[in-house]
Amino acid sequence: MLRLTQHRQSILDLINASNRHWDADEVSRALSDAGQAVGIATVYRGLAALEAAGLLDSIQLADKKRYERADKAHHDHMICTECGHIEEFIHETIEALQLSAAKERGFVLTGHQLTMFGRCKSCDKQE
Amino acid sequence: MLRLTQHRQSILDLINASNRHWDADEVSRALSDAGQAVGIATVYRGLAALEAAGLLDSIQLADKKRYERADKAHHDHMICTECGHIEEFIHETIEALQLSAAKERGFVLTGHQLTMFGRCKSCDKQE
DNA sequence: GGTACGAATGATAATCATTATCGTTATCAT
DNA sequence: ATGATAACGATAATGATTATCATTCGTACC
Ligand SMILES: [Mn+2]
Ligand SMILES: [Mn+2]
Ligand SMILES: [Zn+2]
Ligand SMILES: [Zn+2]
Repeated sequence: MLRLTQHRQSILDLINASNRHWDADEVSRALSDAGQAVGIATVYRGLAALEAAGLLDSIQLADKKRYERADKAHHDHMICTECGHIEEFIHETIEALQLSAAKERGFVLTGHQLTMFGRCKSCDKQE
Repeated sequence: MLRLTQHRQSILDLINASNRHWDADEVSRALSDAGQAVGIATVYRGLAALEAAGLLDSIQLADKKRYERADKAHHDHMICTECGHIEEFIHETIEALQLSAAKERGFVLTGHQLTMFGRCKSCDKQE
């Protein structure tokens, strides 16, 4: 179903080559800088299509959605409210407890997002 | 610092009298229906001020922010993607594990949000 | 009671991320 | 090559939230 066009391949390659969490505008700018400008609407559509195909993951932040590689194990995020640093963490026990909490309530889980906010190690030192 | 004006008191009373998670527009409409119309900008400002004062809690969803009473114990949410039902749950172990996961990384936590998505018991039966 | 000043209000414009539209173009199967 | 279908790009539209700014309110002080 998914047509992996040149544009979509560029988007995917860009994100797969990094460990960042990209928003649509950052992707658009990076592609422009690389001489592969793509219309912003196409970036939005491409990101959504790639995620639907399981080739990208995303996290929904308060103001915008950010995309990242999907070839890593599932993880959650810790975000520094000072510098914006996003740290990833995997916690199997928390994952398992979520599943059982859902099951107890007759909820069939399709996804979840755990985001923690605070000050990262280096920002906390400075103040 | 916070002036608990008539308008803000109305907003607070409305939310405190319920167990729902309200968005700004719903608050505005409910106040209008009750004959206490308040400008939508005032609703937004009131909600933000009440939350800053600790009198309301909120959850950030993909498209909008929803406010709820703050006089309940901290809890997280399970949201049915079929019917929109929001179920609350408290899980002390998950809370504790989050704290230690943060500490391990030198992160000083200021908040977190755990949202699970899926189908609730009744929606799951039907299909 | 009258004054003064900062905060709150309301109407509305502005912002910003995202989606919709629509004419054009690329892709793929036959 | 042809035709059907999906993708693209420019741009308008949407929707939640915030900014502006003139007016009004609340309160501390005389
Ligand atoms: Mn990540
Ligand atoms: Mn709640
Ligand atoms: Zn930091
Ligand atoms: Zn449901």
